[in-house]
Amino acid sequence: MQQQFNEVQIPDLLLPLLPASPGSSSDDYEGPFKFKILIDQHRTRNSWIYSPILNKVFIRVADPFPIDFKWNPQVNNLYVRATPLFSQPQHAQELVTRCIPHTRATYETNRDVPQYIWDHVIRCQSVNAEYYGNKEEKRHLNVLVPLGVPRTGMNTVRLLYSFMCQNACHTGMNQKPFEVVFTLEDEGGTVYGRKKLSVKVCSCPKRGKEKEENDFFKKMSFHGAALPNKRRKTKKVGKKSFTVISALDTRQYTAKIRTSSKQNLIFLLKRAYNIMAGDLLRYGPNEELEDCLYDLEKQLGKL
Amino acid sequence: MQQQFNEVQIPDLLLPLLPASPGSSSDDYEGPFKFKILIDQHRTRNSWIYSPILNKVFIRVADPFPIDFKWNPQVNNLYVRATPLFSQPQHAQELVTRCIPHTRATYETNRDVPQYIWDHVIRCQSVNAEYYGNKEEKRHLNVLVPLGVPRTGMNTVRLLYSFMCQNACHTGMNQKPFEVVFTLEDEGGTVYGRKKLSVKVCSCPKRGKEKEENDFFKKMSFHGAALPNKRRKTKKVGKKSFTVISALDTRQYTAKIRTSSKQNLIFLLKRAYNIMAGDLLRYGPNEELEDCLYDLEKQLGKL
DNA sequence: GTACAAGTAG
DNA sequence: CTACTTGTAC
Ligand SMILES: [Zn+2]
Ligand SMILES: [Zn+2]
Repeated sequence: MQQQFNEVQIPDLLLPLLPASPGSSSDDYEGPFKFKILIDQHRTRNSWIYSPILNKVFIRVADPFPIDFKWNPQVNNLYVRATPLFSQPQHAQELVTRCIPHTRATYETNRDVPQYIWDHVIRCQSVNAEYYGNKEEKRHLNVLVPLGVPRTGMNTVRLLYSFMCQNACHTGMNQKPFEVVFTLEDEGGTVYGRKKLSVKVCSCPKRGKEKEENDFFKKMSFHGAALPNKRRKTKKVGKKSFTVISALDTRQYTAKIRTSSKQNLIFLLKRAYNIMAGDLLRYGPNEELEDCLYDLEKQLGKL
Repeated sequence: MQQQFNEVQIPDLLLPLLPASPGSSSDDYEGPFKFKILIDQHRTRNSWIYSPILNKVFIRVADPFPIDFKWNPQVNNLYVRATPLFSQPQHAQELVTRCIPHTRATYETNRDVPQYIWDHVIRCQSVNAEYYGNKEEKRHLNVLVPLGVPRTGMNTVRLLYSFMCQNACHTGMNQKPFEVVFTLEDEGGTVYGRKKLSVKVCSCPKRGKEKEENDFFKKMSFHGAALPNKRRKTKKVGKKSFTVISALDTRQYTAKIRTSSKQNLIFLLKRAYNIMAGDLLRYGPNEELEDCLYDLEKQLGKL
């Protein structure tokens, strides 16, 4: 049930509305090259899961994760740097490094890998990847990759990243959430664009996503347990009709849309959800909006 | 409820009936010096818990654990060696060593401790403790301590041990259960006696003990879920009377004992439990005995 | 002492 | 995917 909700696929056109990290979207900027990162969540058979609402990827350790980079105009001497940083302000200055056991020569993922890479949580599969930062000098570890140019017929360049420690690694990240900051740079290190992506590396990506999305909704609807009483009833007439209450301008509009199939109903509910989720994130906390989202969540949960 | 049952204090006279490790008591032998290890479970304020039925100590990492050693006749040039070994046969030959993070210089429990001790899961607080074994040569790590002579008026020597890794330490014991083999030796390494004690080092000793004792009872009473139907009813007349069914000779004897206080009732129930637990362990699986034990467990659980 | 989090086995 | 284990926070 809740699961179904989590399968929501946000249309690409809505993606730009979602901040890199909820509440701190101001850190993102596309800059003169309209720098974008795209996550191909429609691909099935992914071993990872992306939560658009959290702008967060849930992935297993060492699994390859593709990111498509987009920039315009197409100059060919740009680089993208991926730097992991702890998300919580109180830990933001701590270095994100691999844990002690994962940093050992005997660990299988370090075999045939140069030692200076062992400490890096983020690896990029590109042969041109260069690893920067220094644990002793307290400079954040990161990996820099030349973007080159998109293959003919494409307007993006895809890179494969992998995360070499779990968030739970005791002597490493030790449960602290982190995000990857992608910066578009030139050879001189000048930054032209920045995009953030939160990541959770764990054994059960699906479980983690569901948990964190639920927490997010609970936090958003800060009236918590009081909500169920306030919830508007969904009328069930004929096939199925449903109520959408918009709060963009404080007034509420009710949409009654008789849908022709369950699939269409779900599609519409999700669509409505995504639109209002975008609004919520752009305009900040708003009780009416949260009510609508909560309502939709419950409706989707029951389907 | 179950808790109360676990508070059972087995009288000292019953202790010898309990094997060092259920099902493998033959590995224990007292030898010419009648070598014994005694665990002072009556002492309150212990940070650790001992399960007589499992012959197992549940303890937090690095907590001091006292063991009283007893031998006769009283010669004064004997030593006791403590060697941790994995309990499961398929792991028995693997070395029990500390995990990678706990083996680092930066770990606080290694401060001011010679490096050759860092690998040892078992430490002894005695200044005369000597650490043997070798990880590279695959010789089991152990700690050897001269026993000296009991203080005047005592017939035992107390040593304090501590366990420097948790069973759960990923890169160390990694959840595998282990036991400590105590051997009574002379200067030449000749072994005169051997006693085993299972140990679980964890964050919640009480929880661990309850869990493992329950598992043990479930395994013992292999008829499992069928038992509740077969359970004899406890008659409640006057104060409280209870039924004890002995199975030593296959026939069942019912004891109806009217007790004068709840405390006395509990004492009697526990006593009965311990007697039959000893029988069970000496004579092996026996349905009637297990029924009686199960009955008593339930009765104690309700008090 | 309870509830949660997250790796793990089946 | 479910259930269990076990460290951890409150
Ligand atoms: Zn790690
Ligand atoms: Zn350890």
